[in-house]
Amino acid sequence: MTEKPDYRHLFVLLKLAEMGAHRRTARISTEYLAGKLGTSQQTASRYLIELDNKGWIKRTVTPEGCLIKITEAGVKELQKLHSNLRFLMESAYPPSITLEGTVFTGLGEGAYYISKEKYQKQFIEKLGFDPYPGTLNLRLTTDYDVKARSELEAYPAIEVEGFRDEDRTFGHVKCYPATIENKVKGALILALRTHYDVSVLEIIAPVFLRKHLKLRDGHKVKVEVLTLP
Amino acid sequence: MTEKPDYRHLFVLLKLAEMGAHRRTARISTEYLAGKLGTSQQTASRYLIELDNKGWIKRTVTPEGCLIKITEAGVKELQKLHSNLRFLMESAYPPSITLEGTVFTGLGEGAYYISKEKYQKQFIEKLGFDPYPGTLNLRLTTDYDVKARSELEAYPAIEVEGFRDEDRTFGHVKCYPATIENKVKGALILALRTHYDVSVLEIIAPVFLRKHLKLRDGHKVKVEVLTLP
DNA sequence: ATTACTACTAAACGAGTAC
DNA sequence: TGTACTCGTTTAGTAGTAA
Repeated sequence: MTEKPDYRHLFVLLKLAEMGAHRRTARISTEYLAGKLGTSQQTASRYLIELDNKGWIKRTVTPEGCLIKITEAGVKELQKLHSNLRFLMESAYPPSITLEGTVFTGLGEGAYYISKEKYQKQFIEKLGFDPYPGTLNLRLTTDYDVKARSELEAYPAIEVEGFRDEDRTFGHVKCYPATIENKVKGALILALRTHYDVSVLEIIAPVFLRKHLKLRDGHKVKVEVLTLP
Repeated sequence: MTEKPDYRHLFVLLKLAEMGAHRRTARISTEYLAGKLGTSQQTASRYLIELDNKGWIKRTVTPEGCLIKITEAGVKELQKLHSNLRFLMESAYPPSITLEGTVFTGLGEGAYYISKEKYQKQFIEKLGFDPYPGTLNLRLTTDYDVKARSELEAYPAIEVEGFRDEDRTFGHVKCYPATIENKVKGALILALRTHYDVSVLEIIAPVFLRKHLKLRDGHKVKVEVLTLP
């Protein structure tokens, strides 16, 4: 995730591909490459040596120039960049939205709702985990977070259907897979109880978050909400 | 063509897009961005300032972090990179092959063939220019060039059909659009007369190349042959 | 908490040149 | 012609720190 790709080398690789070196062995002089890169001949030469050492190209030096072929590993790097870009450019939504809120104690109704068998079954099936019976409540304190939360409502969600038992009806719930504090995978649930205002977030997870993350009222918590494709 | 895109900034832009900043205003602290980039907080801060000055992002500094939105110009840069990569990765052929050969004087038959009306009409229609009546002959001197020429034969070409007149038949010709010496747009023609060997190239162009490029026998000439999608 | 300045260090670059 | 070395210069990156 937080690896450090050498974008300088990746860029050179792209230029070599523009010269066809990803499909065939191409003859490319360091001077010519330098022109394409906007650098000196010496720098271009160095790049080729570095790419060779890295295993991204195969390089044969001849008196007429270098014979360059991008290796499978090199092509894979370009493909990685390509699929990354395609994913970003072709989706209408951001890949994720990070929200921050302050822990507070709710009315304790979370456990009651979450435990309802009809909900629970759907959580397991659609979210892939059996939620701890209770929700973590977060209060959004900045305009940014409130605005971001409201944007979220327009995004595609995992839909958990409502139902009716002897006494009353239980509403439809929208879920968004989320990572809490960059550590625990859980979900943000929206509209479970509509009387909660727009500055409140409810989080469920397979574990008891307060204990697991050693949270107390007033602590700030980061939630990375994943949007769906 | 030989512009110098700042790949450092482009890479930062990509990372910002991964955080959704191409679709919405995202809150990103310089510290967080630094982590994603593998740099220091100070460098991340400088990048954001530079991208802002460049007009690729809109940046609002708040006590909770920077609010970042990639501008239209910034998104356009990412799209440019994306379509460039898509073109390269999705095509089975290299975009072009550059060959180098030495000028020599042929048998002068080029003019005769080129001038045949049935060929000429097709050249105009399929290549988009009326060829000067004559071919420039180049002799390939390196293994690389001979091998590259033979690869070319397997690539898709513009097909010029043969025909028959009172006396004899005129064969099928394969043409590849080409740029001669990075200056003149013309075409490489293959198999016009099959008795020519694999180390010979025949070039046609709307102008008299020998005069236009001040060529004499023995001069080296670069031909960038374009492959077709 | 943040951002971002200044002053310094490290790395990249390119001129000259050997081969 | 080519590539690629050394080495002085330039530029990018970071630590410390103010706001």
